[in-house]
Amino acid sequence: MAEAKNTRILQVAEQLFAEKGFDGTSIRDIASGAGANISMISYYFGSKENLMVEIIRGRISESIRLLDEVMADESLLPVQKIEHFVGRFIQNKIENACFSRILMTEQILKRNESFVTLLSELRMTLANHLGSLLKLAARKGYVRKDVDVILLISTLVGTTNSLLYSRDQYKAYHNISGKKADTFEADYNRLIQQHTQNLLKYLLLHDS
Amino acid sequence: MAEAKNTRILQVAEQLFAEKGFDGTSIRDIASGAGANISMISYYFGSKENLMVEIIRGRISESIRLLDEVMADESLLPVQKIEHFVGRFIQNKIENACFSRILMTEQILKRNESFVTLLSELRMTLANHLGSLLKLAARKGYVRKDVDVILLISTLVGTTNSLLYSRDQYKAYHNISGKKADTFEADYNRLIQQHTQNLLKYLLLHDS
Amino acid sequence: MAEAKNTRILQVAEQLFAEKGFDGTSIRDIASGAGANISMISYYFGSKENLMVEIIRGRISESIRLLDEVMADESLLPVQKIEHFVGRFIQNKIENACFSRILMTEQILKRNESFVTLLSELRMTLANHLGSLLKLAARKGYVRKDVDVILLISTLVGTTNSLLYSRDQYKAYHNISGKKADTFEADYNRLIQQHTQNLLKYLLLHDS
Amino acid sequence: MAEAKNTRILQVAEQLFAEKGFDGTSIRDIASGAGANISMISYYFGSKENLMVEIIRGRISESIRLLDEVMADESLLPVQKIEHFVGRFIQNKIENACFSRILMTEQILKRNESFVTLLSELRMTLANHLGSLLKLAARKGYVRKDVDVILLISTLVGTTNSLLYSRDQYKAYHNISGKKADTFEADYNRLIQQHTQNLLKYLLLHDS
DNA sequence: GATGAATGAGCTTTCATTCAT
DNA sequence: CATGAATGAAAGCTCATTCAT
Repeated sequence: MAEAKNTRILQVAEQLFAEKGFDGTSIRDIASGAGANISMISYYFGSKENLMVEIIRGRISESIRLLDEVMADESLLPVQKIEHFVGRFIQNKIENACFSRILMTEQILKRNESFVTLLSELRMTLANHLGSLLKLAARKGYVRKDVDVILLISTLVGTTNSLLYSRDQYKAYHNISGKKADTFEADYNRLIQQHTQNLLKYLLLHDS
Repeated sequence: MAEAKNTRILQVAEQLFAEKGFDGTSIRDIASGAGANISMISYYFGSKENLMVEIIRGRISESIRLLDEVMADESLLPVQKIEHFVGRFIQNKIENACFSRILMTEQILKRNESFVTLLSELRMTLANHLGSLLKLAARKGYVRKDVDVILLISTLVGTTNSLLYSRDQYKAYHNISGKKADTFEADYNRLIQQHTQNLLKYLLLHDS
Repeated sequence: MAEAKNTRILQVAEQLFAEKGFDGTSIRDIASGAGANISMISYYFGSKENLMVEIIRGRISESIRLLDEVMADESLLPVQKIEHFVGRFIQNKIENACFSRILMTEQILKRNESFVTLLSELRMTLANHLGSLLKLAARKGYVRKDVDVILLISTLVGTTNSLLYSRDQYKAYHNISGKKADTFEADYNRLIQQHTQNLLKYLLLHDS
Repeated sequence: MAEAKNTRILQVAEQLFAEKGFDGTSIRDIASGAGANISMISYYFGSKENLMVEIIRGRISESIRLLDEVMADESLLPVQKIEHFVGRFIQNKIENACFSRILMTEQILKRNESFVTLLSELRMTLANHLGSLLKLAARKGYVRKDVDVILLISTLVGTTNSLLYSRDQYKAYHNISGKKADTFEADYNRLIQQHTQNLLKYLLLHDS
């Protein structure tokens, strides 16, 4: 029961932080949205800031666990594994769009040292895992030898983020309506996946 | 003199909004940073929100003017013009990194209708200009016929944004120190330009 | 305890609003006078305006209850009942002089819709109760048939209000000092009662 | 020209003070309404408070002049003169309803010593003039010997004030619409005059 | 003589947090 | 263990006034 309230607060807070930003969201908003008492947030999480840390910690460790899992999968060929690895990460971003928003703003504002630490932990895990996969694949000649991991990640993550917030513009620009509008969201998500995979292949093979 | 205070407030506010976010920045912070009285912000700009609108309006009309200028340049071949167009836009982003941060957070939070309107104005100008350039180039066979402008822009903008906030990680990952550190910032900016131009070429020619 | 603070704020606010007006009274004044924290007013009443609404609501429902009570009293003859009804209402005004001041200014300024609604509720109760008493008394020939209730009430209320603020002038004009000064306040209140009862009788019987 | 702005400010200020009260009216409101610069009020009148004093001073000296004029008229019989005196005073109140509102609130709030002094000057003039007229009429047996001037004035002034703010309730209570509504305002003002004259006669002759 | 710029004090309200129960 | 009451700090904004020009 307490566990439930606890979780509910985290969920509501994540959504509100994504929608209105950390400073734009009040503890009252969160408590009210979660059907909890105002003082419960301080009580459970210590402070508003720590609540944010908890949200970030949860999602990031989840992401890291996911990436670790993919790494452990031995059934794939090197390049397939890289594609799979990236695909799963992008998919995770798409499915947790709320958290992606939070991440984007928090990495800009660097409000809190814990945030920064957690964030660079994720970035480093990404870079190291992908780096080791690339090294392996490069050794076997499947990919270029001088792929820059940071450049690669930034391109894929940046493009995904940007596309996540261009949904409306895309819809407007391409005049999507009627039947196409019904399946648009799913189609668009597929487009993001396909586009990032294309970019990935290009960057692995052809970029100078 | 009055003009100066006015401008100083805009500058300080832009930087603080970039660093700490809109809600995280108080009018007192801005006034203090600009050496102005607290009430001057309301006096000059009506409200804190309107100050933000003014910042965004200024930078966006500046960007649009820049893009219009590039469009009017008749001395370049179609593909060169596209490269130039993108290059100048990216360069503008790099040089106004503060404003880029603001743009990123504001496009996520959609705090204010004016913000959203101004932003979509910029996005549309970008899409339309680039769209017409592409149509022209495609007709002459210089680029693929089915380049998706929104996808193209999102990739380039998203990648640039992401790289702008990966500077530190890049430096750390590649162990950049000593002599290389001295010229790092300029080198990194050049890297962003080169990388986005590579992506541009790829997307114009080879993407499926 | 909480109840007490709550009530204390209402009392202090009523007096200050009467003395200095709504806009002339700051939340700080009220809080300080009530020995409460500044933020308690918003905490308890939502806003300064709502605090005023609460004061007015309280006093007006109190007045209405009083008038209802008098109406329910079956022990009096028609004209006696009218005299009693008016007498109690005037007495209530005298005893709550602070609130009378507030009412006078608020009915002039019409600052807030809730104020106006509450006020016309009181006015209508007065008019309807007195109107039905008059109709009854007129049918039995005790009073004139064409007594105008609004005119009647305005005369009695207006005269009472005016007298309530002429106390000092009366004292000065009639050179009241010495022994007479000791009982002056009570004497003056009795004068108001007597004078309004005289006016009442005149208006019920002789006015054309 | 300057004279004109000066006067315009007084007019606008009088209306705004009547509508929204002294504290509820800002110098900006007045300046804007009068088409004047914000600093002109302090410049011309010294302060906002002094502007109010000037308004009150003007109207009150006007009233006193009017009463002096009526007193000087030798063509009327004693009781006629009293009726005329009261009639003109009430008429003046009706025609300057804005100022009446201001007077009512200011006599309650006693914001400023100058206000109070001016006000009691008017009250004393009224009381003295009317007192001497009454003494004269009483000596000749036209009116009761023991008419209380303060009581008399309070009744007439209070009733008039109260009626001035009961206009809407009167209209609603008596269902005044159609043709009657067109002339209502004038009719109502005539009603006030007639009613106060009735009260006057009663108080001069029959009150105990 | 008249005005736009500028100011500091003050306003109401909301905030995250604490604490007694 | 959980919570409603309470608080000081800080927020954005408006105020009447002053002063250099």
